[in-house]
Amino acid sequence: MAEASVMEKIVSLCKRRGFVYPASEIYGGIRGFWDYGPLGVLLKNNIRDSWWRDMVECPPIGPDGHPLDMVGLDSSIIQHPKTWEASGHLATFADPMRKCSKCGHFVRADHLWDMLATSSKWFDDLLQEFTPISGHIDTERLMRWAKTKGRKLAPNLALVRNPEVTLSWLATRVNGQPDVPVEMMEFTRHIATEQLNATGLQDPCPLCGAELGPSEPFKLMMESYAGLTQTPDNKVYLRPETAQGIFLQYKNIVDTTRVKVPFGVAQIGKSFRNEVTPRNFIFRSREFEQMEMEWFCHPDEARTWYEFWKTERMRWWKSLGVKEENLKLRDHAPDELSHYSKMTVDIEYKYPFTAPDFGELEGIAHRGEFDLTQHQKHSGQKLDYFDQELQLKLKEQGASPEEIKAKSRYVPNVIEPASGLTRAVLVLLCEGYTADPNRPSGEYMRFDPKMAPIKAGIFPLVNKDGMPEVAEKLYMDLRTKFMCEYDPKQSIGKRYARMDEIGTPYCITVDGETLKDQSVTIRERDTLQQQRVSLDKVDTYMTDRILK
RNA sequence: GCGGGCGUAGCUCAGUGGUAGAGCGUCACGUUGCCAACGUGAAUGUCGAGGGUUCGACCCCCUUCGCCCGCUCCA
Repeated sequence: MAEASVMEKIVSLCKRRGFVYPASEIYGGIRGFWDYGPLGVLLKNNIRDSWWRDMVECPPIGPDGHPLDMVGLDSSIIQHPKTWEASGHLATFADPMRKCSKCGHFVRADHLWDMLATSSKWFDDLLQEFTPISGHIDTERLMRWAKTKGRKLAPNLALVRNPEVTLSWLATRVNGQPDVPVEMMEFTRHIATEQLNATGLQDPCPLCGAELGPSEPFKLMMESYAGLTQTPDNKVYLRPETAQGIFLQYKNIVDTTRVKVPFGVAQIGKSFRNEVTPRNFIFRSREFEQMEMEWFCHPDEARTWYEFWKTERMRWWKSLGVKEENLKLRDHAPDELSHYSKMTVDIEYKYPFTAPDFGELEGIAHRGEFDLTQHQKHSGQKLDYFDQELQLKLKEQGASPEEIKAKSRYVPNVIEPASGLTRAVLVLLCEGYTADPNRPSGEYMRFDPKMAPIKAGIFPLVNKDGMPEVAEKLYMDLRTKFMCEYDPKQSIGKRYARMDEIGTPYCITVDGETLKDQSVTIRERDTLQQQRVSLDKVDTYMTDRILK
């Protein structure tokens, strides 16, 4: 409960100070969409720029002591529809779902029996009355269950609504084949069926027991049309991930730049998903921004690179000022893996709304050769890689020409660290939010100085006696290097408090002494300490702390 | 999608079937010499939206949208 209210305070502060607003608010808002306000966009851009810098402009140092080979890309949001056929998104992002005829609950058609077995309260309870191993049916017990517990747990189950009918069918079934024990699935279908019609036996809703409707595709990709007519052949999809754009341009990048395997292609951009339940502020929204990098490497080295990126990405998050105890690596269980992945690890963060549990922040997936192979198949284009270095090496080792030919041409494997930029904004907001009853604002944002939207507030102590002139001059100098704000109005305490609330790490104040000795005070947000710094050292002071 | 809670000023929230309120914030002027000081003044809402009942609805009823929580879902 305390956690929930922390989240409420964060949401409220975000609105009040201009970090995040509900999208289309004057029309009542639109579910799953958010706008980033004046401070929010600064924060988001700082994270984005930091990622880009650390991935593309100044990539990590590899195991060989040299910087990794990395290039950037900005691909289109809309790609050829076949992209999503090849990637598997069209199939898996259109899960067959079945809707309950009574409570409206959606169940994935292929998960129904798992759901019944693992998370249906009424089904679990009913199991006490029927043992699938023996297949024995005790009509009286079932009748009693239907009239007591069943009424509460599964009010819409046929067995509960009309026990006589379903039990008599079951009896017929047993009499008809007395030697064969009734199987669980068959038993379940019988008790879920009130009226036998053309569709035959029914499947029950795991929640209320009513029969489920037919299986229909549930579209998780947003659709649009490219062209003047909205005909099926003009249908296009808004990308559900940025990654595919990279695979589509892989060949061009290999052909036109001088990258050699292993290398990476990084991209930042918007993605769209028809999330079933957008919730938890900007954690799960229908339009969001991703920072994805595809690392192309030799299949034999994929595992090593997977481990490398795991470590590297954790290090990066910590460099943004995220505390280690709030971060966690979690390996996906085999049955949880996406259709494309051989192994995946999530970097999770302890959000206020998941605490004490953690929620996803970034996924690092070993995609194997899945994507390139798929696009190779669907496009008919060769997407393999000819490794000249390996060829030379094999030649030196005295390999046969056949072996050299076979081994030096291969489809690279891919390691993908994919993180949510908008989720990163949320993490920094949560991480920075600090309640402090001892300061006037009552709360402040403890952003890492590098990430803070505003780096410094520049104030004249009072708005007269030559102070504003000096302060404004300082502002004009500093603004070319750092995002600064000049504010001559109102009491100094109020200005400090405002800066605390938006997480500005430094406040520089011009006072009476400045006019005598050319020094200012710099107030540090977290410690509230002030120190006098000579005017000509302010730039260095800031540079040391922000561009370190 | 289901169940529960909520929706009134930028924020937090009172409120009554009879022409809208507080605190904080914001703005202006004055004052002010280091942590939302003080004084004076000001702006702001079709009470989420649409419909209905009523002489009259922020209040009652219906519908809808959005937010939060639980279940479910989550490449």
